[in-house]
Amino acid sequence: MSDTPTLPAPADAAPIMVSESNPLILKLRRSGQLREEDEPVLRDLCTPIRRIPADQDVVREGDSGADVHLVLDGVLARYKLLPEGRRQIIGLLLPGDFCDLQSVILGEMDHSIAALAPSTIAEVPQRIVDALTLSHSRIARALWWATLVDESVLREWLVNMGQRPADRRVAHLVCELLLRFQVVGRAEERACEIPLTQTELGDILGLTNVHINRVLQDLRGRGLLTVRGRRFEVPDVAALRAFCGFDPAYLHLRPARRLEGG
Amino acid sequence: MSDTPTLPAPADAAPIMVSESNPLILKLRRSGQLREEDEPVLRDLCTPIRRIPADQDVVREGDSGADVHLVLDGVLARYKLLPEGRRQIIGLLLPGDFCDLQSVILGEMDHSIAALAPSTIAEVPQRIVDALTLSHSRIARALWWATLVDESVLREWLVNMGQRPADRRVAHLVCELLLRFQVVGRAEERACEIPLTQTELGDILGLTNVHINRVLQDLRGRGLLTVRGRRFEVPDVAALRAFCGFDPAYLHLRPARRLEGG
DNA sequence: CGTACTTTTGAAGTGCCTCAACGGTAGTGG
DNA sequence: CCACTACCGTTGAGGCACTTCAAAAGTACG
Repeated sequence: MSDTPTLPAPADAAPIMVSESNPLILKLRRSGQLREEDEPVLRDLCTPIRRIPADQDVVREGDSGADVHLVLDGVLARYKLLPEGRRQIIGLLLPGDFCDLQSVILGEMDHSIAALAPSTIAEVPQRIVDALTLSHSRIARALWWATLVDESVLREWLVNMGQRPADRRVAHLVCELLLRFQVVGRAEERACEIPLTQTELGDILGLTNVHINRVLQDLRGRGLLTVRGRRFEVPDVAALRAFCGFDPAYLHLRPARRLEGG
Repeated sequence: MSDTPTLPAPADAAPIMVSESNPLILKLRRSGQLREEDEPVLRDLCTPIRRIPADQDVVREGDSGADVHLVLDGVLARYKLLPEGRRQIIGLLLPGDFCDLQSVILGEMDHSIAALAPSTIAEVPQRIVDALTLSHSRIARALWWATLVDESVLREWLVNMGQRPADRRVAHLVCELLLRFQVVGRAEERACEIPLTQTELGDILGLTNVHINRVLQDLRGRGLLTVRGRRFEVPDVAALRAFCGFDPAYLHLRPARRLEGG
């Protein structure tokens, strides 16, 4: 449908029919705010690249850095530590997610961010983002959309923790992650890699690793979910969603502007 | 209760030494983004006024209204209902808080908002907010600050639910509300009105009303908190904060620009 | 002065935790 | 190639924080 010949092709020629792999573009397409001509600008944002080993902090509580961090691959987590040593993960950052857009306004970070798996991020100077949002109003709105969706996800996590028992809580998280990975082309129809230990799943859901383990076995027993290593397979997505009451509305995904070959 | 008849006072000269009572202005002063000349503009926002009885919805899931709602007095709550009838409150809206700034971008609301106590709100047309943020960049940044603080509060609530036992959970919420009410001039140094039933406190914290009741008695027994009706008194704020590990950093309050007589 | 809501109390049940140990697996170095 | 190490997953037994259910007592209101 869109035949604009002005595709960017910055260095590598990107053949027109090849499916997009840039997670930021794939994600922001689902905001319903972008046009095709905005995409090259976003692509240029994703550099320079930095690799982060697992378990390393990218941002620490108290930091007020000059760069904004954008996830390109892997998984990172926002977290807070309590004096007793307990940890709560308060957000998962997947490819296409910004880590610390908010520090532009809020100044000091009030939590830390660590890589849970080996990851790749782009470090974008704050002034670049500033300038971009001033010169490209559609991109500005797309980024605003992204932060509002983050907030919406946080609210759903609160519902998850406050009201759902452990088995539905785990199921709901898996439903969300499967969908979020699919949006950025990191998952299949009924399966994906979720590179988290059971302890980390517990830190997300307010449960112990022991209980996570038992719940996963229980879900397998019901035929709702199978886990082997880091690979999560969902035999029947509709069934898993029904089981935990997952409604994707809170992710505010609009249809992608155009379809591409898988 | 305390019905200041002079709430709007749009064009009236505000005497310099008189203490401010407009909650939006009081709150945004703490963002560190505003100058004094921005305040009259904000004051004009707080009209027309609508009164909401307790337990009435202001915004419903699925709505995509043309107005933005701003709390002037009372308390409202964001909430989601689960099919089993359980309710999770996912945010408290105090005087000075906006209810649905996000619907400008996200379209449909993914949750509902109800008044928990008789409340007063202003209904601001979206285009007014739009125009305001374009013409007044400092106000735009102050509003952005407010939404980022909302998100930060949500993260802290998640920590509260996931990691703290019931007694510290209740204590932490009280610490937060006492401070937030103080910011908008609705609380004393060591006491405030929190117009919530114990069932509503439970819906915030993921606990039953029965257990909330027992926890409140326990906190009273330790001399940390006394509750009579809706009045919460904290004999020793530092002690209560230490008990639950409350650190106000997540509210990102900067010192008010100027001090005023109480 | 009844009606409806909220708070309070009791008794019994359970979902999840704690503690502890064992098994699996991958990476490392001799 | 195999032992060593470290981390992760798995299993069991026992305990407790919180829930559920039920009913009584307090409080606000027309």
